[in-house]
Amino acid sequence: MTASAQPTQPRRSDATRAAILRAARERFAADGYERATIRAIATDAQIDPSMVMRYYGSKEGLFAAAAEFDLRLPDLAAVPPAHLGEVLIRHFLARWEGDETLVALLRAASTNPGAAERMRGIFVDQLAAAVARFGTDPATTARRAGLVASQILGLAFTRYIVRLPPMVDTPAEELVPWIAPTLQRYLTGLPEN
Amino acid sequence: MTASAQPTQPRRSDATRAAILRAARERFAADGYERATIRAIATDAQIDPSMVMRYYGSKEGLFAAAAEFDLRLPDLAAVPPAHLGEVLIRHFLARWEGDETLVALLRAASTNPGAAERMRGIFVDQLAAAVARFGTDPATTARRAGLVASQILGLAFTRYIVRLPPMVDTPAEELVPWIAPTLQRYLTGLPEN
DNA sequence: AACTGATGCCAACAGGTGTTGGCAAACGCT
DNA sequence: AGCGTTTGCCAACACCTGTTGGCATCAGTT
Repeated sequence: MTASAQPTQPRRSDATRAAILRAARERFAADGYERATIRAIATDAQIDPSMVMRYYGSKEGLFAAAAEFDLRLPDLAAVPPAHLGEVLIRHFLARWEGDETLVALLRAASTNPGAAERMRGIFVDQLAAAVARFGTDPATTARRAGLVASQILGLAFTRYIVRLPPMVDTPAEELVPWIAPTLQRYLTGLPEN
Repeated sequence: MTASAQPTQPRRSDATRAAILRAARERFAADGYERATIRAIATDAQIDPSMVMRYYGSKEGLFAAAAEFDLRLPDLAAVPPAHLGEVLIRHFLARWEGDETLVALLRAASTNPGAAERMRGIFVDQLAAAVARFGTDPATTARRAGLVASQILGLAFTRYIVRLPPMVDTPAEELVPWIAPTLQRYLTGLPEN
């Protein structure tokens, strides 16, 4: 299904397709799914709206293509167990500041069922798989991954979507010592009574 | 501005106004700001769409009225300092499960600037004010409140919006011992190096 | 009973939406 | 050069949106 299956020879319209995708990510990230119109995206990409339909079938199809995302989580089995939280939060912050796809996905997930589904896939499959790799009790893996997701997504939501002043003004480096222990406990700790 | 200012004598249309508000909260919570149409809300309330306009002026006005919300935070100065985290998470969970206004606000805040603004007001003013009440260093109050907001909103986002299975399936009572220590550290702890 | 204001509905407007079909130009191949 | 395919644009459709003005009906007052 994805483009990397076979080395299909490059099409002449690849530049257009890429421009559409780039504009789509920007608009979806800035405006959310419903406010981002195909016409606006096409204008940004300097092509006709009908091109978007031809190459991506529908608005849903365009979003699906634009929201393709890999967390690129490091192999947690290779990380010193005591540093898991810090490695994770650093990785996520870097991933988030460098790629607007996640913001687009986050914004859209609030109102678009497909986007929410995608988000679930990413944070259940990819994250839970990574958490499982360093050998916690399998019975608790899903919950630990969910808790980590809740803090990570909450950070992103307050920092990039709602833009709470204290979360926006604090540099990423200063957030690490606060968030890292939280993730560390979610991953390796026990609940407190 | 609010209705409780003066004992204005009850209008005959109060029932209609209330029905509109109830339907609006439901639709905004379920569909988000743009997908929730005035026509759908009016149908739910069993009145004509033009009534919504007459009583609330515009869609924005309706949302503003429907998203009025008070966190009703307890006086944190009266809480044993060691139990701050637990009291807070319990309060939020109860507040969230019992009133769909917060979910409506959360969904809408992703795409509607006015809703984001409102959310900022609630989680900066109300929460920060409560945090300030138990006498932390004023210089760190805003950041502590922001961190608490990030975990609270992340929990809500994963549980009520994205509906990550592990966060949906876990009963509220089992979440407390995981989240409480996080909030406790954000409120009274120091960052780790 | 007559009047005034509130309450409600209907019909319509103007604008924007995703989406479609057709047609011209450019390209790649034989 | 002649061919079929690809790339692109234009114009339009069908639908839905928030919003408005007018007209009937009802309640309360004089």
